[in-house]
Amino acid sequence: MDGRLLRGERSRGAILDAAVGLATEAGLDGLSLSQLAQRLGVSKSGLFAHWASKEDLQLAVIDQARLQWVDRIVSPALRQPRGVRRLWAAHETRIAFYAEGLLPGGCFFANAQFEFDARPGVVRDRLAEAFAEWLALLERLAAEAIEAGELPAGTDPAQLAFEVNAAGVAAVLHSRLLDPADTFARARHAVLRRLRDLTTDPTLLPEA
Amino acid sequence: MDGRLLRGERSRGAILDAAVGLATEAGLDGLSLSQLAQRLGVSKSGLFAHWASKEDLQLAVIDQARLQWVDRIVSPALRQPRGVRRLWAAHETRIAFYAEGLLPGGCFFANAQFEFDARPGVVRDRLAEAFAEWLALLERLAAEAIEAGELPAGTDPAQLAFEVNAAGVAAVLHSRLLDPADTFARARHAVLRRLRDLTTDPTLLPEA
DNA sequence: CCTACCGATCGGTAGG
DNA sequence: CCTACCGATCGGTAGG
Repeated sequence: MDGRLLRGERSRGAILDAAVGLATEAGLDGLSLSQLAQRLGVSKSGLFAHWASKEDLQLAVIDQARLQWVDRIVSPALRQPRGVRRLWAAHETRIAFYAEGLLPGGCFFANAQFEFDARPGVVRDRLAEAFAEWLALLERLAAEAIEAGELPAGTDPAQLAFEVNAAGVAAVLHSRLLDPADTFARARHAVLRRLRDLTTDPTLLPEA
Repeated sequence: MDGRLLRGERSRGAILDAAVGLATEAGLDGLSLSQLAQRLGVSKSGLFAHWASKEDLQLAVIDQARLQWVDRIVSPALRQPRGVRRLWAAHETRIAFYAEGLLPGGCFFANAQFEFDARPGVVRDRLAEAFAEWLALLERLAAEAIEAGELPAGTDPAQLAFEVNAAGVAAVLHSRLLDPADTFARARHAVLRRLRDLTTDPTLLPEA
């Protein structure tokens, strides 16, 4: 095995996983093709063999991060029973994912969305789409909890989705600048207290 | 007036104000000295006459943004009566500042903090210091509302500060990727409802 | 404050 | 997939 074969085995997916991690540190735009190639032990033109331009790579990186988000956060939450428990699980798995520290530079999406929210183009549009999809999921889970009679009929699902997401976004920022353990406890507590205040059946949720 | 004099009149403060705005679009690191010089109509070395390096400029830009934050958000809030009204005002003036759209690329601090939270150094440290200062202010305002008997004695001021700030951070991100007007209404509503639920005297706050 | 320049690095291409 | 190269731009410096 002379290294070429080994490098040849690096799949598109393995390159993209490395790129997601690097993007959390250097930024999705700060991510340079030379740096990424060097970290992977391939040449820059090896990357151009997969993606025609840096922008194409950025879009592929976003898609990879979406797969990761679904795998690590959405899917585990959906294994919980429909209703307020599933909404709570969506927040909890997210905080657990952050606390695990898999990505070296924090949340890929929070970083990239703040980075690109003033730069019109296809990258920003893709990020906005991912964000809208996540919020729509939270809103759907809230609506299902209302339908199940576990949250009051007058609850606004979109407002609740905003509040749950707010605790998640703040958890990333807060944890990376100040004390992480305190932060994650506060981010969990904020949503748990809110849901326990609202729910018609507090026994469905852990103690605050 | 031959232009040189006019350019010469550009004070340090005027350069820094332009830099704060440019940094919200390009990032505090993406901010290039050439671009800033070009926008101001001076040469690059004109900037080096004020700051010895890009990092020095970045620190000065952060300090300028802190002055702006105090002037536009903290000071107006402190003109409200001590207690739950002042805590509410701190959130409201912040959202109003965002809604006004003075900075072309959103919130300087949210952008810069996400950009630098994985890049150790003096810039990150200065941003973390500004963040801690803001949270300490919110916590102090919450503690004062408790002392004044306007919030229940058992309230955790740091937890409440986390929640108020979370709504603010989420307001920036959300407003720049989706509908701004909806977002600001939700960000106001989230905190107002929380404070009205907690307070011993709801007449101190606007209707939810 | 200016012009003119430095080496390093960027995204991207040519040719194999 | 590789090496070798392109023009553009970066932060920073020299000399005035």
